[in-house]
Amino acid sequence: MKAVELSRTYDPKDFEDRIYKAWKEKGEFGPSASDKEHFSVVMPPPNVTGILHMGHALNNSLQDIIVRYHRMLGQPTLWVPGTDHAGIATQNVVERQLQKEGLRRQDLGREKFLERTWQVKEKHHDIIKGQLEKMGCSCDWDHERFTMDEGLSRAVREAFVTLYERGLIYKGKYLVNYCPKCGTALADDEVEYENVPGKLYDVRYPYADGSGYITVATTRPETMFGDTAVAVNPDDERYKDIVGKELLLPLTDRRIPIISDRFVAMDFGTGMVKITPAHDPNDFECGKRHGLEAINLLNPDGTLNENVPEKYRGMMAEEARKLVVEDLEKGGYLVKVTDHAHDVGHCYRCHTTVEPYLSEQWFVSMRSLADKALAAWRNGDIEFFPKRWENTYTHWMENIRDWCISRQLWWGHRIPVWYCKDCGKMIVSRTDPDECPECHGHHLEQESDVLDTWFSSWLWPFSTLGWPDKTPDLERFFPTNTLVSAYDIIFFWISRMIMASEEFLGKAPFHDIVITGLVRDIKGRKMSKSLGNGIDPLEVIDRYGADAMKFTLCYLAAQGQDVMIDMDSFRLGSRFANKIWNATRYLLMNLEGRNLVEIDRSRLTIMDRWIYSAFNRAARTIEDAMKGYHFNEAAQAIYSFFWNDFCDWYVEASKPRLLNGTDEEKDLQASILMDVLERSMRLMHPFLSFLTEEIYQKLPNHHGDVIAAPYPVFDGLLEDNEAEAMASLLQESARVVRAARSNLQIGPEKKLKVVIRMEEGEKAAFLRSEASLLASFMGASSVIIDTSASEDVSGAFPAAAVGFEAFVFVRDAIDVDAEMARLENELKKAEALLEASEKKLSNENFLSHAKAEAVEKERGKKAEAEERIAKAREHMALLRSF
RNA sequence: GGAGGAUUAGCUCAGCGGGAGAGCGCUUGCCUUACAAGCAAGAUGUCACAAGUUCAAUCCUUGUAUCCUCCA
Repeated sequence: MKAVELSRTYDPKDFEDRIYKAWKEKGEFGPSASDKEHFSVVMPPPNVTGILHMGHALNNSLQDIIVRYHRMLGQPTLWVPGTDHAGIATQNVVERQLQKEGLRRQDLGREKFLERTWQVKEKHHDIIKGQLEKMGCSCDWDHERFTMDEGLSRAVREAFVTLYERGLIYKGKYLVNYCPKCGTALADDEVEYENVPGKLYDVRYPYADGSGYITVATTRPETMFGDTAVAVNPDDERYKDIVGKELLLPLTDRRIPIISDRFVAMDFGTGMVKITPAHDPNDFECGKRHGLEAINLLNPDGTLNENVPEKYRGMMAEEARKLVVEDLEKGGYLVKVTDHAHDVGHCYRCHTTVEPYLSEQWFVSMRSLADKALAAWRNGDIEFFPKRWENTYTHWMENIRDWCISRQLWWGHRIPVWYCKDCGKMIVSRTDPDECPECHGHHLEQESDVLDTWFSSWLWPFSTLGWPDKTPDLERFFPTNTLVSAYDIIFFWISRMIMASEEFLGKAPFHDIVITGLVRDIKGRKMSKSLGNGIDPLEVIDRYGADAMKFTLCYLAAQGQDVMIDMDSFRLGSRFANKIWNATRYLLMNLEGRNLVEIDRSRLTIMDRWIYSAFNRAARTIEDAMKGYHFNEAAQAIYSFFWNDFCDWYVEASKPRLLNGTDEEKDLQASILMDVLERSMRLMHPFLSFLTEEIYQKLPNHHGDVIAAPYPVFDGLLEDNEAEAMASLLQESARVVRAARSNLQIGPEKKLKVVIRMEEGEKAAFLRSEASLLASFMGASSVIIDTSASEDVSGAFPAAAVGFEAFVFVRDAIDVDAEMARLENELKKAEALLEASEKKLSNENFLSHAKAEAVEKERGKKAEAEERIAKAREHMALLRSF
């Protein structure tokens, strides 16, 4: 066999793109035809506006790992990719572009504007797809979907009309959150509250009968023109007698009543609040209870309308506030102004202050949907990882509020409702009607509002599979298995998908919900454009490779914890990839002249058996870790197996046999190395996909592509406790001698004689059989296993370990003081352990209550500590005689 | 005002009731014919604080402190 040459350095650019293309061309990402149980995942669709950031990289890396893992387990696996039209966000992007050209969307008109938005969508879509490919995501591009493509639009209509038919959608005049800048209503969740400094104004409202005045406190005096009452708490003794009296609203000629309502907090301000139903959610509810009029003061653009005195009309709220305060002061109504920080809602897209705004909107009645979603959780149909998110989920579901789904935007799914201009009939329809069913008129006009973006994304797990049609995909891959998402969209998206799926298909859309942390910078700040602290995944890939990025993120992603990283963090994965590359390079170049042979287990040495056992242990750890989505544990198992076990010990141990053995020995050794390497590539593939594929193709013993190869699972036959115990003895003895050499500053060029004194037995026999290997690990000229204490060790340097003692024959260059200090430290540690053990063992309660194994283990520890103490003392005495 | 998370080595973090761990950084020695992005050896901790449960607590319970999220 010829040696296989690998380039001198690991350079992922050499092969990542090529391999991705090959996988794609071979159709490796599509589901196999196997009749095993399916495994499916839908990708949380990124907003088609943006480019992918580190959070996406984390999220998709984890999904890719899960998907590749299950694919290799032989399940027909489907990972559905796609993008979200992101209503407000995308419309904002296009409007900002227009703004630069001095245009507004109204200047273009709806149709032209949408045309332009589609172009932006196409451009960003290509970028996003390119990024996912660069990352190596093994999603099935043949199944790619977009929330506004034809099939999904049909699903949206089906969902809307079905809910309407079930009486769960209604239209009405309500107070909604309104962003004046975006010019649209927002759902409750789309408002972000921020504590900002403000003022609290105490204002006098005189009694209408001239008998004095009362004082109310408000943060928004400009809304007083919408006041239709002042309220006090019915239990408030102070104001018992004034309820029912009338007040004169300052700066106007209106009279308003004093009412009593439980929602008024007695201890806030004066205990009296003005009621402005059209501009405060609490007041709105209160107004409804008391039949008060709601006076809307705002135009859609946020300016004050004709319901305020003329001088304030056309002003924005903040502008008007100043003037109103001035006027109140002039009129003698202003009592005092105090600083008062309070929470103000902001639009989650453009950060403009959100106004409560009275308008006609469409709503979904959520109670019954939420109850089904809660039942799904109670029945165990969904499970969160980590579990604690279930509290968040149930809390939200239990306190659900109706969902405002209409948006005054152009980019999105237009609400499938038409109005007949002739007779006023409202038509809700799955298909575009051309005639009024009532008057048969043809003057129909479609509702101009579009639906909230989440109204399409909440259908994602089944609309992408063909729903409302009963497609084979839907049949085969729904419900999906695992959803991976960050915690910031549990409410927006995850909860609603569960509700939609339960409502329309009667099943939960997925079983496992994996909630990842957020990616933060090294200072713990959220990565954001405005802070400029983001790390571009493409830059990471450019510098370190896609595998290094994926492995690093996986290694750092402890379940549900935020991940803090900077550019340098990715060196972790990069170094590991480099290590794998170089180990492979070494092994492949030693194939020259070798023949791979059948590996006969009876011919394996203990070290051979050990590496198989260690491999097997890693496989089991990964299996357990993947079951519970402990990605970091899986990554760590891989890392320590390949680097610490395989490279540091096994490959080193194989060198003598591989380089100096007989041809037969060399062939067997090379075969074992190739076998373990081949298995390792399969084991590591989900975590380091490109690298393992590139290497796999070069292995003489590979079969097909690693992406489609079977995943190594725990194999009882490979488990070998005896070999593990023996190997750790060998490692320990090598370590002890190396440490002694290092402490004594003996350079590696000096080959010294070593005597290991221990009891006769299997262990001694093993070490004796591996004496030459031990010698190479220890840098010894010879290693003698002395079980009869017959070797003369006078003048040799002693090094202690549990179960044996090593004597290193060295006379020169010994730093006695330093070694003495080390021994004293060792003595102290051992004495502390002994003390702890003795304390436990002299405790009657421990002996009677603890498990028998625990007591036995403790006795072992005590004996061990005693041995260490004795050795340390002995060696200190020896050292003194040097 | 509720809910949740965090507090472990200089830094970033694992650790899920029985002798404190990893990576990076640091110290020392090595270009040992795969890797100096490497090898070997090493130092470093009142596991935030206080009570409690337990034979046994970094781990469970309850408080306290600091920091961070989310919800109202």
